[in-house]
Amino acid sequence: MSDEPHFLKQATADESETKAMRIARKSATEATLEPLQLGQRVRAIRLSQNLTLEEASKRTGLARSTLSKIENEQISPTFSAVNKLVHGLGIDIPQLFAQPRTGASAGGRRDITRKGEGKPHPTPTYEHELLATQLTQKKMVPFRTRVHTRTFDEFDEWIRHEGEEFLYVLSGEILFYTEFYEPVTLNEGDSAYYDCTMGHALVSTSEQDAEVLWVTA
Amino acid sequence: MSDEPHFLKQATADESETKAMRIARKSATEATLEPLQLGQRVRAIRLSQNLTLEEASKRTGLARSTLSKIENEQISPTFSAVNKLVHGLGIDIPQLFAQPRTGASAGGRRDITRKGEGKPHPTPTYEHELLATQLTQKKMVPFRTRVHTRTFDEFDEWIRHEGEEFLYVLSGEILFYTEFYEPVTLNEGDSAYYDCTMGHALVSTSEQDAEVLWVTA
DNA sequence: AACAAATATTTCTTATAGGAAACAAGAGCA
DNA sequence: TGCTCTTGTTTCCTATAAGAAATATTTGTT
Repeated sequence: MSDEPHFLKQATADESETKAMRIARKSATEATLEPLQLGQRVRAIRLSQNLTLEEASKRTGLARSTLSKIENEQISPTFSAVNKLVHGLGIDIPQLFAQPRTGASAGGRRDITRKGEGKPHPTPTYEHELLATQLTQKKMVPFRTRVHTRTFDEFDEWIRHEGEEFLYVLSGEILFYTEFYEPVTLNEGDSAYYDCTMGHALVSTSEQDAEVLWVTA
Repeated sequence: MSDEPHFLKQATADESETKAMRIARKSATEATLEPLQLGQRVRAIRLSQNLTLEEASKRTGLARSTLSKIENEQISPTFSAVNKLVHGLGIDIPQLFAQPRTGASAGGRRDITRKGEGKPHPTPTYEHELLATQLTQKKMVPFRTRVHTRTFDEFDEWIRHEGEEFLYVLSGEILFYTEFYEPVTLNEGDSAYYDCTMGHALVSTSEQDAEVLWVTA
């Protein structure tokens, strides 16, 4: 993992950011990751369940007016509000943060992802490359992951979430830790299927980072 | 800021077992109070990347003070703030919203399939090797397939069934035919996600049989 | 210890989210 | 037509998140 460039630190005169810079930075970041129309998605989900704002309000514990404003993208809900939404209505989590992109027509959907052209999503422990991100509303979420963890200590807690997961080792050797089993070594071509509610974690035991294919449902 | 004095860089299975158990116990007890400790997680991630609040601030575009408050759970960040966090630092999405389910309720199923040890299922066109066959009642059905079809003529009709399918090319080159699209060439590392109700078929265009990984849901 | 530099927290202000209620638009129905 | 019920939007006010700057804390060095 690359460190923060040090040359940033020795700037003394440049330390103070001009207002112009700040504004530029602000609009830059917001431009790149703001097109996240949460509202549209919430409305679509609510309507698909034939719920009125009032009913959705009851389920989520959010005021009718608040829901309306969220759906019309007049406000950016707080984390706790999003949580209520997610749990109140059943919202597909991974999709929430994925870029929507204009999906194909309803009938025969198809999405091709070329090697290395998925959507990168690095984390401290894994380096994910999300596949088939053009399609939303999928049953499965596929991604290719580079495991650069080398010791189990690098995890501060189990990874644990809803659903089931299929794992296939593309290259390298990994140690597959699970909460209720002995850790097991997996080599290229080996695979595993498991309950995600059970804590799990991967560690690369090979020279290079191991690469795995993961599919969650 | 030097690295943590981890004297043993390679964790043996035994040492990790200890840690694994500790974590298991910890998360089990914490499950009682579950106000979704986003802050703790953010802090853990930031520190694991050896970032200061200032550096994290630069990456995320959030004020230093805001980050501090989020980490100390003094505020509930807005959705857009969470987004900046998620993208700025790499945060594992499903983790964020997943209820910290206690391990107790978790049906911890797991099934390992070694390379080549799946259940063979040959057909005239494909040679499937079903994976994770020990487990029943799965949401997904994963299998590794050797494609020895060489021309599209060998299919007398479209393959078509319920559900969605994810396809990943392990080796060789294939031509991916679908009912509503032009056929497309896929090479090793490419992948596709599609509606199975749409007719589909694979043909190997490489010297040897191509190999693909398939997951159906 | 004393100091300086780096890092984190708190305070204060402004911007904005959330909720209650008013308002608007529409759909029956007498 | 007027009335009422339902649903979604808007207004207004309060609660609270976000940012800037001040303050506190930690860390490293002599």
